[in-house]
Amino acid sequence: MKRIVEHVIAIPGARHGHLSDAVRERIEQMVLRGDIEAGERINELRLAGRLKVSRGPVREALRSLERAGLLVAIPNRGMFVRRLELEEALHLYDVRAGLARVAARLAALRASAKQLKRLQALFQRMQQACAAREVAAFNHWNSAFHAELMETSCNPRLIAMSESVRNELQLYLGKGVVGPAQLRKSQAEHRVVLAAIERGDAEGAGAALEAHVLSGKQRMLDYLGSRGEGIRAARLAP
Amino acid sequence: MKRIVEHVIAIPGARHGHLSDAVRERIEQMVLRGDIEAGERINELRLAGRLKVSRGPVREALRSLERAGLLVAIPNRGMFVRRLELEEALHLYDVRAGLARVAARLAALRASAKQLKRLQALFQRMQQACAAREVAAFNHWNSAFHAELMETSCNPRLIAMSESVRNELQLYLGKGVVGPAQLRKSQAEHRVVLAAIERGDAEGAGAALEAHVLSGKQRMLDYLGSRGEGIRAARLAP
DNA sequence: GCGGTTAGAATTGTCAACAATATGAAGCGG
DNA sequence: CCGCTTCATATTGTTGACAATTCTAACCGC
Repeated sequence: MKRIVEHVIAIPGARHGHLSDAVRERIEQMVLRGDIEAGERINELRLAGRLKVSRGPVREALRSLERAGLLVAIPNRGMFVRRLELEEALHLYDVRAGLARVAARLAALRASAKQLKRLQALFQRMQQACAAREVAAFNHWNSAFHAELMETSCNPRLIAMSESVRNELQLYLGKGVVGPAQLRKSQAEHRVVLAAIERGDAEGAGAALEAHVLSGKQRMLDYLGSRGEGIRAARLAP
Repeated sequence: MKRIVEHVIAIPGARHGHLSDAVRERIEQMVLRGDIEAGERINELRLAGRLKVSRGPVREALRSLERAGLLVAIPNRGMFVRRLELEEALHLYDVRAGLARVAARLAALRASAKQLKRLQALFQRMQQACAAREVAAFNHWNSAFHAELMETSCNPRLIAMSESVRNELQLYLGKGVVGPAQLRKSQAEHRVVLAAIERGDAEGAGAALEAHVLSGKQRMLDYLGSRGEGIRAARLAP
């Protein structure tokens, strides 16, 4: 199946920084939004034409995204949107869980009064969405909560890596696999995390957030199991 | 101070895969081996000349290394070898510790008999080096031990990220800061890790290896403190 | 002598053309 | 009808050249 018309979305002429950075951001968006589906090959010339730039910056951008794990390069064949196998997604969940533990631990140690208040406010938003069974709203505030928590860790490298892993995982499943049923459970886990942060319990917060991520991993497995997929690889889950 | 003669180390003509990959590996080596010192600017044209390639592949390689955190790009000024501040090194140690915990936990769960034997053998090598006060040998087997442990985790993404963080940290201090004095302490921590893995104690192994990394972080701080540097940022250590 | 200004050189950013390789279809023999 | 070969096409890999920007240093007025 092929689109007949290729939309041209040129990159603004006047800008700051590298052209390849703007290109990278565009392609990253396309990949994460699912405009280009997993496994699909990326045509340099066509992409360059759509963005109204040359192939040089495009190749640099693709190389960067390859290192980020969003694309894979096959010599003389080109760049492909990475197709994440279940096995790899599980591996990434484990990494994510480890990073989350560190983040929560640091957040509990370093949270300022203002940051704590923001976390509590976001928790309340989730609470409301949870009560109203509004999955979309819950996901939105959930993302904000996790982002704020990361910010609270005051560790830029940790934030960047978590974001990177999160992006890669998004390759596997377009959006979160949280059905209305698991909202309460997820929110209960958030409560434990927040409570630990509030009382400055670093280890508790770390363990709680790590458990929350691993719970999400299990949710994904259950979801796939209910669809009959990926049962083979389930043994990889600790 | 400038080198008068620039050694030409051309890249072999016949090879598999991308030319830019070979270039990237070369530059990565140069940076990690300290051939190009931190903060130094990288001249694309000269580098391309030394490697007997054009600037295109060089730029792609540099872009990849930028994403890996080894270089920083300043628009219209070029690429610089990243100068790691103490603060950032401490952040990276925290990330590394979190990844190490996950790795050890998984290793304890998944270690095969053969892998366990290899870990024990490497531990014995370290033991010998420790008794003989041979720092260089200890560092060598120490690296091998940690690498084998990572391998045992059976999580490729975790291994790659740990390696990446390790490389970045190497930017800060050329080699490990382990003096003969701390060999015994480090080895004692190894013993705890190995013992936990041997008895399949996942949480114990995770906690032990994390503690080991954080102990290394503290070692670095002590080392710097004894040289009068970086006392200002010491408050960042949890 | 010193600060600001301004050409010139050096370097990065971008592009378009050329070479090498893979893809796919047509033709051929079995 | 199926598999193999061959050739045309499309796409990636690489290069050198040109444009834009920054750095250097000589120059000028004070």
